[in-house]
Amino acid sequence: MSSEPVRTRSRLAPDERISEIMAVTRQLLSEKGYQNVVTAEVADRCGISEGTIYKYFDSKRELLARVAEEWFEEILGTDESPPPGAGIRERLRQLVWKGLSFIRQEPSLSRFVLMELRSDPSYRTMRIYELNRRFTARISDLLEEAVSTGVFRADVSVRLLRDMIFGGIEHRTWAYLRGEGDFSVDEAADGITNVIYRGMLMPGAANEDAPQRGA
Amino acid sequence: MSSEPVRTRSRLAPDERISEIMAVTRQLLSEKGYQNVVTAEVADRCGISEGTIYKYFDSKRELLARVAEEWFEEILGTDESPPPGAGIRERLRQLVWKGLSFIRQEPSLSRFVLMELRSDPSYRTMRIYELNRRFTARISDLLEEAVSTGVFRADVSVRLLRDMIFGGIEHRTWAYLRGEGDFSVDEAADGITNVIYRGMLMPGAANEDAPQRGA
Amino acid sequence: MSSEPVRTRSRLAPDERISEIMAVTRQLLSEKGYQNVVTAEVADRCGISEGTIYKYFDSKRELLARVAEEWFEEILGTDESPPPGAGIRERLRQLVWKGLSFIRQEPSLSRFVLMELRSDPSYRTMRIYELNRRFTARISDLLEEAVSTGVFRADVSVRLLRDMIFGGIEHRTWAYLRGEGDFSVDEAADGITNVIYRGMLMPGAANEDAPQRGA
Amino acid sequence: MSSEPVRTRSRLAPDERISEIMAVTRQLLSEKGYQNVVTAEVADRCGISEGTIYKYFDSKRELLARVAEEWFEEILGTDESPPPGAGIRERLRQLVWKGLSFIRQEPSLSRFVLMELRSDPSYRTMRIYELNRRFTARISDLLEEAVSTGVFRADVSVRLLRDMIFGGIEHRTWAYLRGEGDFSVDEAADGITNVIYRGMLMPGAANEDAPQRGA
DNA sequence: CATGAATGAGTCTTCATTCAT
DNA sequence: CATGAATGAAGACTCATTCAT
Repeated sequence: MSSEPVRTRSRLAPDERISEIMAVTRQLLSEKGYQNVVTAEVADRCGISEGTIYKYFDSKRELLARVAEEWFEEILGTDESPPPGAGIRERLRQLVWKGLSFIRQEPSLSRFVLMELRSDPSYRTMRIYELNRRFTARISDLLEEAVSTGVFRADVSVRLLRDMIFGGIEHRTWAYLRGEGDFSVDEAADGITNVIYRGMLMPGAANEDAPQRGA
Repeated sequence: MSSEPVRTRSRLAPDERISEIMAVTRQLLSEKGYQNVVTAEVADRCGISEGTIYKYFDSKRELLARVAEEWFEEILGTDESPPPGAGIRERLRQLVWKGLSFIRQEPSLSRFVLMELRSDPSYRTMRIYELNRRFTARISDLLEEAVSTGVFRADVSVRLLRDMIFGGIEHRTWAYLRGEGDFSVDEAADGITNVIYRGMLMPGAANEDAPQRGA
Repeated sequence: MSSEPVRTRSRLAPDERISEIMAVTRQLLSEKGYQNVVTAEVADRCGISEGTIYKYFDSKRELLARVAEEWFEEILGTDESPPPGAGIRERLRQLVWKGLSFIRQEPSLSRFVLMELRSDPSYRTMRIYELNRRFTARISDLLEEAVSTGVFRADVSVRLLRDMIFGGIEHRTWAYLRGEGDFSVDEAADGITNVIYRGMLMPGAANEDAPQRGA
Repeated sequence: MSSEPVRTRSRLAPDERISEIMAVTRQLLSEKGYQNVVTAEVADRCGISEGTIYKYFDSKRELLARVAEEWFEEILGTDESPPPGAGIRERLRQLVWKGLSFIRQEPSLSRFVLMELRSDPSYRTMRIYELNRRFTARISDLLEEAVSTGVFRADVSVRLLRDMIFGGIEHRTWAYLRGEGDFSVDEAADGITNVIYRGMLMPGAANEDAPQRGA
């Protein structure tokens, strides 16, 4: 009809296109959650056709899974090693803090992994499973170490502690994202750490000083 | 054709019909999760037509929301009052136990409320919001009482404690439902109660005896 | 825009609707072959939406399979019993004649069964398999009877004879439908019967009179 | 970026490239059948881009048609002349044997020609039409010769005989490829030849000795 | 000139919702 | 009133073909 800007078929290197698709998908996932991510919209926002997505990804599910993997890799990519010489309390706090800050950044993604991918029959063969396992394993390992060295009591299972930590992190984050209450990552990390640490500390064990940051 | 009295299709009173639809929906929700509840199947299992559902409910979402409300009402309907003379620890344990056992009974419903309804823009105007608030308020009230009476410290927000409790409950339940690990409501209730109670107990406050049930 | 005939949502009893869909599909299958039958066109020709098709059929494949079954049932529905006292030749001719006339009526359907369904992994569990088997079994049975009673030689396998008969029938029909050459069902039936009968007749066995119809 | 000589991607002469594409397509056609030949995979296996295929072929259909032509040419390329002095029976047997062995080698190709190309509106103007005609003509010619020299009766049309021969060949081959029953080219060739020859032999004509090979 | 990224018109399938009977 | 046949707007995924580089 008119002299529209010729709709120039954009042409990108595969890597860039893949990055773009994943970035857009990640954004969409954040906005709407897994079930509501629609391939047509991903294509739209990228300014490409749906077919192009399927050039690079076998299925919607695969696309979403790769987005999740990438996210996990970002998390895990940072400082794998704990601060040397730090005590249980400080190391626990660091892990909680990390979890909080990442989940806060990408709550929908975390929900996708937690609720959708985990239910997938083939979840255990997915790369994301291993990545996720590695992340949660850090906390489990720490808790087990605390128990086996006599710092923590043994009357509550590590499994349950981990659930309280991750559950607490998620609930806190989601509530915040729904606009309920204020939210300071530092404060929440301190709170969770305090409750777990004090609640599990073996009577008589040397209590590490609580930094009481942000209080 | 003729005046057959075959029409066994019971002509239920509206209230009974509504109850039946909701009961079936609840069952379906338990089996398959929100996204997979299909109106056609609800009608089928009720032995009625799809149209009839829409006589009583404006939309699928409304139906589901009312089912959730009903569920909450059941939870709240029971023993509103705490056991007389019980201490903080015991009352906390009871609430946690209750939360665990209900979520375990209706995990899909709880997930629906937690994940779907809460994101609804009009959530705050829904009856379910008020009901949910009332349930969580019981724990909040208890925690606040503990703080204000000097039993609990004041260095961790009640909000965060509540998140750890509910988050812990949920994670534990979901993990169990995915087939990960064993699950005893008693044990989990004890564990969560212990961690919160011991972790928050004001130094010097009288420690209630831990029943250590199921240990 | 104009006073179009209100596009009245047509409403049919399920049986009629199913019949209509199957009739249209059968027609389409005749015109274009299986791979080119498109659900949208079926719906179009019925004046309904695609969704309606899926109310009655689980999938395109099932629709096609049922169409094929119906066709086979028509074939098999007629005179199951051979003419009493007829000889091999006459009975053979009748079967060949029947095959020719039906395949001629529905060549695409026959092709669908022969080429598509048969390759289906679950073909052997399909009703159509049993129906098809029953039809071909009639010819096999007849041929075996001829061999075992000493009317036919035993130096050519029944399997191969059957292939020549059905193959001949099909080729003759398809060629005709492509407009190649003239085609008389009687003549073709006589021809095929003659070749098989004379070619297989045991030297010395009593030759039945050839009716030489259509010669 | 730089002057890397890596470009191993052989720069083939157009003829060689065309040959390669056709060879790969033929292979794919054999494996999957016409409808399932995908241009992307052809390109892939050739190690070239999809675009290149369209440099040499106007469309997928044209590519497939040329592949079929090539195949026919191979068949026809061999020993056009019948063995000198051979009788009708032996010459018939040779042609049948040849048809069987070629169809068995390339059943998908034969099906493609038989079922897809033949239905094409422009089939009669295609080169493949002429080639196919030439192949079938050899059998027709032989049969006509048999009839006109009084070796064969005249009461069954040559057209129908040819259909029985080719139909029998195809059915036998397909059944075998579906895994039904054993299959010996020699035996099948003998069987078909026997039936046709004995079935058509003029009473009183000199019967050629049946070699009874493979019996 | 070959490339290969991109297209877009399909193709089957699903399901909440409507409305004529 | 209740019914249930029908809808239609999506949705995921496919693939022969094109064209800017």
